[in-house]
Amino acid sequence: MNSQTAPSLADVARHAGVSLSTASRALNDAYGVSAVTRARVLESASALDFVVSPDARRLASGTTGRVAVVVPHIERWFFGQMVSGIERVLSEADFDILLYHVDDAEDRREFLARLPARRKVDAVVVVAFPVGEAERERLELIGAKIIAAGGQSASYPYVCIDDVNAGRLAMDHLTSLGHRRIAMIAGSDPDQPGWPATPGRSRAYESALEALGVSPDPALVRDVDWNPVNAGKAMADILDAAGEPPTAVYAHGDELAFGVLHTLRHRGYRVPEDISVIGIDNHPLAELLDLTTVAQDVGEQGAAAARLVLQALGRAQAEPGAAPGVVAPVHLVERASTAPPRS
Amino acid sequence: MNSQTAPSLADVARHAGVSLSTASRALNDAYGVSAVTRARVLESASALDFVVSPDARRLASGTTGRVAVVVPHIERWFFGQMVSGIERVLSEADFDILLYHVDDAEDRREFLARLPARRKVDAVVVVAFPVGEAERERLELIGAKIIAAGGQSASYPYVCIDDVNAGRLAMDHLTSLGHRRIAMIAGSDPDQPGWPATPGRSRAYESALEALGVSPDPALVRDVDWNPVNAGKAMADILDAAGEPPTAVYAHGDELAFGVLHTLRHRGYRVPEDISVIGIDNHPLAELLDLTTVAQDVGEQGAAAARLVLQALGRAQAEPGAAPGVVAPVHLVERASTAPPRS
DNA sequence: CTGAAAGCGCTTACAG
DNA sequence: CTGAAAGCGCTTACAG
Repeated sequence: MNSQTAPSLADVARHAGVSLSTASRALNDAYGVSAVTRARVLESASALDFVVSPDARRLASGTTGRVAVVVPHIERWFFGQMVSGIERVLSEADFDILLYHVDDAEDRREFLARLPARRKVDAVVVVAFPVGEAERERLELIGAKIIAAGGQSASYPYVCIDDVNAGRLAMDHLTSLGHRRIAMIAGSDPDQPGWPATPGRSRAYESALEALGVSPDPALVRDVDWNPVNAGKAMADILDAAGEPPTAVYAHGDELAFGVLHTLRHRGYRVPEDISVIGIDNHPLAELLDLTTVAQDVGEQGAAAARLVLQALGRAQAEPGAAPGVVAPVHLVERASTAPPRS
Repeated sequence: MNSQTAPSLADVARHAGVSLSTASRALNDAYGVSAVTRARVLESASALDFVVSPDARRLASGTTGRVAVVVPHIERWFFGQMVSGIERVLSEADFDILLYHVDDAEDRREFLARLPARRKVDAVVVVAFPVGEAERERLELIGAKIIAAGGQSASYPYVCIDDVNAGRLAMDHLTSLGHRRIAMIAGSDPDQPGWPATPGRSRAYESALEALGVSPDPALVRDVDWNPVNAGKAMADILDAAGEPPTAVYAHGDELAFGVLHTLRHRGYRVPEDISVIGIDNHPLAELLDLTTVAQDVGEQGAAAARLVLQALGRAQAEPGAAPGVVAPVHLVERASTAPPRS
């Protein structure tokens, strides 16, 4: 604290009266250090306020103590939650998190192309976007582990929800209330078409209808880029285009449903009396808007992904019989935006 | 690409037929390398697919190429936006960003205590929380630059909005519509009492009232931890406690206003006919809820903070006559949640 | 303009 | 259980 430069391992070793090697081993919980010696070293280290230089350690040992978290749209609720969950367990395990923001395919390609050569991280968790086979090979060549969160990608460990199942819960709720004429606002990221949630949630819509013998009406379906305002416009569109309005709307996400709610209100429809609305996510504001939804715990998914990282790095035991991936649970949260159709 | 291990500078030097020193200098655009030699080295480097090891470079040169971003509540809109803006300009400048999540005072203390010794970063940007003088000295001792975003802290470069001004814009709007009986839902983070936005935004409330000769009614004011649901409860509280309901509500943030809107609707009050509501932020959902608000561009504040980092590290010129900090602009966005009080 | 050498702060066989 | 030594992949005075 009285020097301009941070204390080094050498300072600690000197202070504790041991060699560099012993100090290093004591600090790293390695075998072959007597309890008393270790205690002495630890004491010296904390007395000197010592923390290893990550660069030196990395250089000498070949491991970085860092993991990259790669996310699109970090300003969006889903991704913030995810990062928060990842950070929580990884920082607990003393890893540093390198945050990379990549939106479109070009960003992604460039990021993945550069990362391996940089040897900056032990692992990378890619949130909600696909990694190609070629890119995967590059990453693995240099020993970086990969984990996918918010979607399943290629063949590495992943955590995600079952989108078909989530969609089915929503649709079943609607159909069991008696709805038959159901609109769908599908979320579809232009930067990653067909990925990740869209196909499953759409399929759930189609099969629910099919099971009822209802043939889907294309006038009742719109793709939206996950922007609430655009979802509102899509809803207006449907109202304008469809001869008869739907009795219910199934949105791929709560943020889309918020836009739907807005348009409905402005058009003078009452929810749920005239039209029911359901979303997916259980966004923090869903409660305030009385939105019925299928809840998922995104923060917990992030934490699970982080645990997968730890396992991949040998820092944690895989749970016995654990699958290569974890499918997070979802459940229906009934609120006041859904009701039987008016008879 | 055919070897298991990445090529090193030594490989490049050998391939180009020069010494390590020359290879290093050529790659770093240093003075004292002939054009032809440099070209040859560059060629070898690209032929071998060489990228410097950041760790080795940093160990040798003493600079990290990383900056820490320290945020509370990263899952919240404001912080996500901020991080997004910071990331955008810093990654552009080839810095890596290390993300640290600290919620309460204890977290903060520990983080700041450990960071210096770690020599992990060239700079740290602290988002929306205070750094004490002692902590600041520690950081500066080891040469880490500090920038504050989303609030002004101690004496380093900062970017924030003028909270008093933002509050005044909101209050002026209300009072100029004719409101006199105005409730306030104040945002107050229990983890950092009195910081950062609360005091200024509250002061604006008080002076606006004072200017009108209205004495503040304590029954009309509540502190809330920025949770929308709790804001709704606080609103209910006010409605229950105050004899006569307010004609308008001033919320310190849009997310608080959302909760207010919810309660008002459930209690059967129409907005704005019965009660007007105004927030601060221009949260993405404010538009959908027709909320009048005072807008700030948080992403741009993040970007500005990042530019301050670059300046502090000598990687960018300070703008001529630039102040030590930047005060981001705010402006009123009138939507349908405010109107004159019923006469 | 170029090279030999020291050193950045650690870890890790290798001996004892 | 402990220490002396080599080495991780670079950068940077210091000489030429």
